Amino acid sequence: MNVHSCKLRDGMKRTAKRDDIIKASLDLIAEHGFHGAPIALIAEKAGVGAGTIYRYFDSKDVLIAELYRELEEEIVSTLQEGCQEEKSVRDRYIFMCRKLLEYLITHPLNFRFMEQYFNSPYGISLRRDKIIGKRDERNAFERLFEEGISRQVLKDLPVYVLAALTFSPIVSLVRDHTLGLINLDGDVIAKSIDACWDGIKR
Amino acid sequence: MNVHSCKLRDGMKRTAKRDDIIKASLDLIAEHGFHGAPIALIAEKAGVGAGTIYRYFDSKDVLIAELYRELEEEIVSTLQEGCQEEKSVRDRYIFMCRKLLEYLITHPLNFRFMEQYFNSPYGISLRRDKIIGKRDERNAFERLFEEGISRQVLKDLPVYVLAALTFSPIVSLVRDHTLGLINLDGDVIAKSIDACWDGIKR
DNA sequence: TAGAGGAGAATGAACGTTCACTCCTGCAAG
DNA sequence: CTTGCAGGAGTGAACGTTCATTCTCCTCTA
Repeated sequence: MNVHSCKLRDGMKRTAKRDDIIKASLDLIAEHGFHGAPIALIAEKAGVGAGTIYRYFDSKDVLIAELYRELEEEIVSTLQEGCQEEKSVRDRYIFMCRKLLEYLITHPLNFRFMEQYFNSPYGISLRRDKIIGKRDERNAFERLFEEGISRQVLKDLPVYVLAALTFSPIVSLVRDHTLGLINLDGDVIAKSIDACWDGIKR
Repeated sequence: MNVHSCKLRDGMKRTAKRDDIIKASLDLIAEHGFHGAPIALIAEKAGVGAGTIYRYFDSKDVLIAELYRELEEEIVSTLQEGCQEEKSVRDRYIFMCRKLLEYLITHPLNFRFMEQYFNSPYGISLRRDKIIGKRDERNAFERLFEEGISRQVLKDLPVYVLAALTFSPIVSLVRDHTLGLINLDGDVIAKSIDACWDGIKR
């Protein structure tokens, strides 16, 4: 397989057509999975020719990776805003969980895509990098966990256990909600988040 | 596409060759995903011709579904044995969680396959059937949850929330463990299960 | 008219599935 | 016992389809 560099300069990255392609990919992959999103369909949905996609992305893999990066950036910035550092660990935890849940529920396409991505070969190596620590940017949650442990309000468990106790149930509930299998109302959401807190608090 | 019935009678279902094919499929899918397990490779690994597989299974989908059914059966029967009904809800919960975790960790291939399966189109519809209730066989965990709610030792939450608070963290931890990203020792396992209990207990 | 941007047909690789064939076993006739 | 035969088991080359990627030609616009 030839490694060839993209012919586009950075300055032309942000075009309407490029965004159409990204959006079409998001829709199709979120709704039908990676298999249900062949290039031909993406091109049709984006209203461009199949070849055009390769003027903007070197390969389908690159397209998907870039889509992921954009979504991750959006989520991270959403999670970071509005968190008041002076509040207690518990209040901040509840606040951030609620915000995460709210974001995922109101952006079902983004959520479904991220799920596909994490459960694919792409996601595995990403996970590996994150946990092994090649990417050493501690995110807001990890910082909160570490603070909670040192203040002795959280159980003295590895951060990845606290993360598993928090994110996995949330993601699982949101998945079933967006698939229409269950219906998460405000009451259940609040109680579920409280339950997560009960799991990790000392 | 023609719908044709399988030509084999039930009596010949259990042959060594059939088991070779099932085993080869498990190994390849667990290790490399559905994409990394084309029929040609499965055949090679099983030591049979590609066509032979179709003497035992109508299609690759049927092969995968049957593999899933066998594994599910094994897990369910493993989980059910040895649970003492006279013990407290808490003790039974801890016991079953520990057993589940132990099974998943000692059968990484089975676990990896199940993960692939659940995160594929097959798994989605299965999930749908299970939650919507077409399959109304309450499993051991769900019965325990219902008992705990009615005895007021568990939070009064929908069973699917209690399930999410239990299985999702366990599965997440086992995944990272079998991928070699983390190392679950007995101490962390015990504490993690206790934390799950803290999350669901009233 | 030159040249970039775009379209979609062409290409080749990979896959699931089929099918014409061989091999093997058991058995009945001679 | 030998021979011939029937048919199930097994094979793998070949087929048709699908897909990502490339290529060629068209269409604007400057």
